[in-house]
Amino acid sequence: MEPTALPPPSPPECQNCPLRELHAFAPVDEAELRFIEAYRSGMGVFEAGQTILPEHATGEWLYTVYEGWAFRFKSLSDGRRQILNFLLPGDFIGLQEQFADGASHGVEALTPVRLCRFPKMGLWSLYREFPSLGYDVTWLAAREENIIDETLLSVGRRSAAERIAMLLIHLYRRAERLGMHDEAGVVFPVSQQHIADALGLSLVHTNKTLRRLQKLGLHDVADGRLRLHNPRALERLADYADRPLRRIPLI
Amino acid sequence: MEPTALPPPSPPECQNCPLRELHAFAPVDEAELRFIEAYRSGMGVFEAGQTILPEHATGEWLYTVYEGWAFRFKSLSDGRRQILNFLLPGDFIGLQEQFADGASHGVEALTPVRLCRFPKMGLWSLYREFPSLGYDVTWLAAREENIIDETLLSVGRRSAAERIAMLLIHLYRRAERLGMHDEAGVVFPVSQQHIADALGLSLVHTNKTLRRLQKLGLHDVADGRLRLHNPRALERLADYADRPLRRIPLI
DNA sequence: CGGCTTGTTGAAGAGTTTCAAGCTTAGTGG
DNA sequence: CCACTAAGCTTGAAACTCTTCAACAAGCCG
Repeated sequence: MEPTALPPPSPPECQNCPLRELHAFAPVDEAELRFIEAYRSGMGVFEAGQTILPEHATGEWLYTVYEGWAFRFKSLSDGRRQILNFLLPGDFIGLQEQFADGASHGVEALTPVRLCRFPKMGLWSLYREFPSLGYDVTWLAAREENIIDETLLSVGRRSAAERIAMLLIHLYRRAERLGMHDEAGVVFPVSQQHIADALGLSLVHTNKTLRRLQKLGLHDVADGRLRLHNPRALERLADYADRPLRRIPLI
Repeated sequence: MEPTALPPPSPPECQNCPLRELHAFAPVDEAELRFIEAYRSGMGVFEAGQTILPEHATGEWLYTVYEGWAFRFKSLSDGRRQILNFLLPGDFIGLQEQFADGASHGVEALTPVRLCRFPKMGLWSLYREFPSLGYDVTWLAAREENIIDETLLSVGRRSAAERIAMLLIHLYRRAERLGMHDEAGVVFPVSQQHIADALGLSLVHTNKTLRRLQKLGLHDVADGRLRLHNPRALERLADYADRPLRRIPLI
């Protein structure tokens, strides 16, 4: 645990934000960056498993994931839970709730997570003073909706094996794009229970299907890493089309 | 087909838009209304069953549903189809696609549909000149995502009967709020095949489940109308919580 | 009338869930 | 250092929900 091995404890200025150096994110101009810097109100820090946003309460903050993994979820009163999507660095948290009629979903940390925090109250002034950033917020909302659309297609129409293939490719690509990979594959802190909850499957069936794909040599999960040994076969199975990706706005 | 029985063929001015008289929609100020009026570029008219937005092409228009029902969908290359959500008057079409990496979903008319048309190109100037309208667009996007979140919970975790109960209540409330009802119930132009496609079920099982709920006296579909005979029981079955609804922005 | 779409029903089969148990690993405290 | 615990993963078997196949009925339109 040498402190130097950790990312900077709290990036003092958005100008120096290491996320912005990633090609995945679209550049912003000076003035926008200064506004974001001023809008930001410190950081939030959460342990793995902690609740970032309770499912049935409305908070006063919006967040951007700075580091770590989290997920959004909804559940039924008898405890059945559905993971809606996974949140990685750069993802914005709280938008749906901001505009929802009452509470809408919960957010939970999957790993230790650090977040840049923004007061909900300031969102309107963001639109007013920097319409371009308002445009970006909409962009982020639409991007997330696209991801959920794809998941809904999976859960509604794909078989268990197809769903799992889809999820593995999807998360692999997202993590890879953020530079969260090395020779051993991409970082993958997702348990089988989480996969089951995200895909509308039971834990047992998820395990068996995952095992089957692994034995077929398609992929491999070990030590919190995911490796795709045969991405083509996975893509074919999932009916997945790799598209050139635009750079994502980062608030 | 007497012309007088139809709503005005094309509302000449947004100021006189009958939709705006509904309590469901939030009021806008004079200047905003004038901007919307100027931004609007005529109407689109589609027959039932026609494609409003092809699944694999990007158009140049955004739309607001003025009259009729439509739905968004995605499909797999072997033809399996998932309906993502239903579109009713006031719903905005094209946002996800505007920000998607390539094509994302298709939109099809369920009934004869009329749409107010807006050029995609002008969206940015909407944000720049009327940030409040930009804010409203984000609102609409977030609202739609909330609806899809709920559907994902349904398809992932609810049983067939629970899903159907959920969908019936949801669509009933939406249509009712838009004044699309009378003594015989709300307008309901959705076939069993559509219900099946929206809920990730087979047509046969949808039919049998629908029939079962009907025989239990929970609801009734006849002549393109939906009636809820026992809304409470349906709500209990679906684990649905009725919430006070905010007024929706209308672009 | 014939053809098409939508709804209806029975029966067989498949995919997935549930139940139950054991295994591995990492952590904890005696 | 080792017993103990907790969390995650693994596996077999039985049960069930839902799908598929197949056929027919009802309504609508040319």
